[in-house]
Amino acid sequence: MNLFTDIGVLVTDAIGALVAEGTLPEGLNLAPVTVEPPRDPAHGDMATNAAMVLAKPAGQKPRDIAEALVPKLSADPRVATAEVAGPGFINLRLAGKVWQEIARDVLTEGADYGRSLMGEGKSVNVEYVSANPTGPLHVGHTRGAVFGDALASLLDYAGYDVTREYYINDGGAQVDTLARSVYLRYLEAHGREVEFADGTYPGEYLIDVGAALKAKVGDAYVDAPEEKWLDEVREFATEAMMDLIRADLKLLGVEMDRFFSEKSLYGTGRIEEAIGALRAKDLIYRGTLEPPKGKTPEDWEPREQTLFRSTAHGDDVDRPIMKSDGAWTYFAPDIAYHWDKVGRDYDLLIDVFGADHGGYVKRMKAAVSALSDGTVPLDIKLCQLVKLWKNGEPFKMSKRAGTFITLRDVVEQVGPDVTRFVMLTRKNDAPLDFDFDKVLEQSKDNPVFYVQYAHARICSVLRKAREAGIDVDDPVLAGADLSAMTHEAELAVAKKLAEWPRQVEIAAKTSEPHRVAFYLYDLASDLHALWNRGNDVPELRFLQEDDPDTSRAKIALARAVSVVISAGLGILGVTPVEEMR
RNA sequence: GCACCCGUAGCUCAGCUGGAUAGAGUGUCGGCCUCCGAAGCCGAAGGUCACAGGUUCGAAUCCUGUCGGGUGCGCCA
Repeated sequence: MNLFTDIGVLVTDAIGALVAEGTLPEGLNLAPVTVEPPRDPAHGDMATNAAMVLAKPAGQKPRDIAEALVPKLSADPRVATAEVAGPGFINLRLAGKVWQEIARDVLTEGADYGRSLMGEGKSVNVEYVSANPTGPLHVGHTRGAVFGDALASLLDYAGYDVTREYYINDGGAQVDTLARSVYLRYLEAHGREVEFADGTYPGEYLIDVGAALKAKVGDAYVDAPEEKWLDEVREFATEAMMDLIRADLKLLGVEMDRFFSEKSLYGTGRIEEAIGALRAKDLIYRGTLEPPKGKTPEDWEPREQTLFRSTAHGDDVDRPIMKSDGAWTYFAPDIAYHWDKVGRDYDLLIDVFGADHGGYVKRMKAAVSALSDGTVPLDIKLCQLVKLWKNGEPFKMSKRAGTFITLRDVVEQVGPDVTRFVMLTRKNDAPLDFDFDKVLEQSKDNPVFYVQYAHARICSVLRKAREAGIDVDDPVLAGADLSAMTHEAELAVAKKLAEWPRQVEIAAKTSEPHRVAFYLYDLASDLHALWNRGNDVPELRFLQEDDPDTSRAKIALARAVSVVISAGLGILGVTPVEEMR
């Protein structure tokens, strides 16, 4: 149930009535008509722009249309007052009972209050993390993981059929490097002196992998030439890294539906098939690229390559798919991977990339557009970098210096809930400051604790009520007489609850889960404000001594808040707490 | 040079995909606990929405240009 869409229907019905009367012409486009909360609460509960957007097509003055609509709207029992304001807004004030019923709706529908049918069951594939299997996940991956996961949950809540997918880059040169690095650790496990040259991974996390390899194959590969061991070590090392990554993701509470291996595309004809599909559309050709203007690489020389005509689908230049030695570039398997996804008949594809991959957005979109003949939209969300702060100073990460902060470091220090919430307190395309000291601070400038605290306080009230012998189970509250809930401070909270389904839809429509985090903060703020009003005004306390009926009416509202907080945190992947410790 | 992202209060950031007098937090100043959890609340103060044009009933939001910051730019994935 979504009160805003309900009132939206009321408005369009009223317009329809005016059309039937001949006051307004037929065939008006009602799409631009909106019903939203006014910025200034003094203007009422809801405002519609109907009269203004219809003025031009109807050839009438906005205020005249508004005046005609007002009586139609006022006739509805939910509407207390309707008045024309400003350039032609119609401000609506709704009856107190409407807001009381919001609390009942929340209690009746539980975690499903706010769930939307907007997605109409359309299938969407969200690809995220997709880190190279060459080491543990670091902080940057953490943001992408949290964002992608929350986005997937959000879309699910908004009525989409969601698949969470991870693309394993196990087909390129970097896994050969991984294999060679593990081989060095393997030799080390046999007591050999080794040196990690440039282009190998010196990370200590490979020591165990080298030892495990020794345990598996003994000394079979010692002093053996690379071609004897490379394939098998690569396989072994990649498996080990994926185990590591899966464990990291689990620690963060991220669970993928599917892992897709890049390697599975090689030697199976699937890359050739995808490229063939493009070739059939005359989008593959041999050609020579111009050097980038203003910044010609020093070793630039004109070179004929096999190119994908991505400019035919909105890219700036055509892109090479094959190296001069005849091997595929990384882009070719990426095309094949997306070809596979297109073939799986999703209605929508979403890729979550790090901001450093911003340069690949256009070519990937071009590829999907070409492969699907424009039928499958690809939306690419970029996550900006995370700046780490420690002891009030920026913390520089460096692989060489060993000051390398992993996902595991973060989660083990601050916990998955705090990590996830903080990562979602910024828009995905804005840089994020992650301050180790601040995120652990338990005060209102830490939004995680602020929201959790509101939830815990409500749980506390419910405990107190039960101690006082008042039945406050959800079905009882949902059936309670709520007419004692009339104070404006209480109605303000109910109004905020009414916005939840609307915020879910906006967040889903824009693919911006951070909106959920901000909404929860606002809701918690209203709850805290109401709570403190109870200090001065005893009638506003949730628990009214010796008056179980009034208590239930007020506690119903509080409980409804905790239900929505819980549902919202669920989307973000954060566990609501019943007590602060 | 080109592409993408960003520019909003001293600082960190929201701003409902075009709505009315632009909002929070933090910092500064001043109030509130014999009271359901003060890990909280209330108030004051703080603005040329980078700049200049344009689109229209109406622009922080959309378009163009300029300035400033970030990220990328053919055999690395």
